[in-house]
Amino acid sequence: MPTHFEGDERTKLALDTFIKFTRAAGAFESRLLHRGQLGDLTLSQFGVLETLHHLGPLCPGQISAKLLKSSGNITLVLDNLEKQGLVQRVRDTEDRRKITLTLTPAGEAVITEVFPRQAAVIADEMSALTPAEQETLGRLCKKLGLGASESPDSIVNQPNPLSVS
Amino acid sequence: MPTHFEGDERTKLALDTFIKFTRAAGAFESRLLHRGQLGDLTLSQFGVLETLHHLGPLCPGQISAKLLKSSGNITLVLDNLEKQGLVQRVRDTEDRRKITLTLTPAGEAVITEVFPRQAAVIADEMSALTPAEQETLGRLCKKLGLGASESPDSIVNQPNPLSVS
DNA sequence: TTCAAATCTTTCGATATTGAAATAATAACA
DNA sequence: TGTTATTATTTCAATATCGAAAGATTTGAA
Repeated sequence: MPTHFEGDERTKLALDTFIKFTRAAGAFESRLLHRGQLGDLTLSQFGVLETLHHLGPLCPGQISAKLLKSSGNITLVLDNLEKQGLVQRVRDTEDRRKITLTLTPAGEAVITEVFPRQAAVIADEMSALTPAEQETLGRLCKKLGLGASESPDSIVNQPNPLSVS
Repeated sequence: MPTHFEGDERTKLALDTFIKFTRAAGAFESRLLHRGQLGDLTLSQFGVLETLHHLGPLCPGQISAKLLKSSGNITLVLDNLEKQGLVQRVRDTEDRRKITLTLTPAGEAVITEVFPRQAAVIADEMSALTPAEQETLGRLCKKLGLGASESPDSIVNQPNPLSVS
């Protein structure tokens, strides 16, 4: 949408950029989902398996922090992965509040199979940009996303600046 | 996540960029939600109201296409907006398959109140980037998102290129 | 005209997602 | 030690989201 907004130039540019940004993110994710390299996995499930695959056993809170999702959400995704026999929950004997998630052999097999394919799809989609452009995009995204490295659980309502003059 | 991936350089850069991109999008949306300018509206509901506000009465299919969401999803969001008395469904007399959505006076009032505030929040968040950077981000996002301007309903499973060498 | 194909919306089942409340266990401290 | 605060996970209710199938209606072609 070309915004259809009549306001000051700064706001107009921000809205225009925001829309392109949001749409590109949605479209990218959608195409990732429709290129059939995920097998029976959802994108969330892939994210969790990938995290455990590359970082080793973690507890739900850590996964939540890595993926920037709420703890409640992670619980559900883990439930579904456990139903499929891809991960295993083990109660920590030191601190019995904690639970450690491990990939089962089946889970390890799935992610070992799926990850390289998905990486290839991502690389292919990303190849719409030159390497230099990718670096730029990454840098701008990082700058834009700064300060937001907490999972939803921990986000508190900020005092309302709205100092946009 | 710094990816923890050991592959060829091109794939590594793509994954790294992808992660920054995805995270920034999620973080941005999350902060938009937590700056309290939306009242009782969800982001989806805001999107629908904003679309009707700026484009005038539309039918569900058009809203679906504008927002790149599935028709089933739009039906639900409209249901919730209708429950709140913010939009109204009217069956089209010409083509009785269609339904036209209109903002009620209450809906018009809400979006007129909320939109400028939300626009200010977006401008404020976006001000992490200079105008020039915003233009660049917009251009790169557009390039990255090209060809994906269809709503989920209409996306067909592409024959699997995976021609990533 | 009539029937098959196409179009538009809704319904349905499954998964995702949040935020708040509930549970359980540990840590801190008077 | 006993009570309170903190931390970790799960549960719950509400909304979002998809994709496929169902329903209703119109179009197009024989």
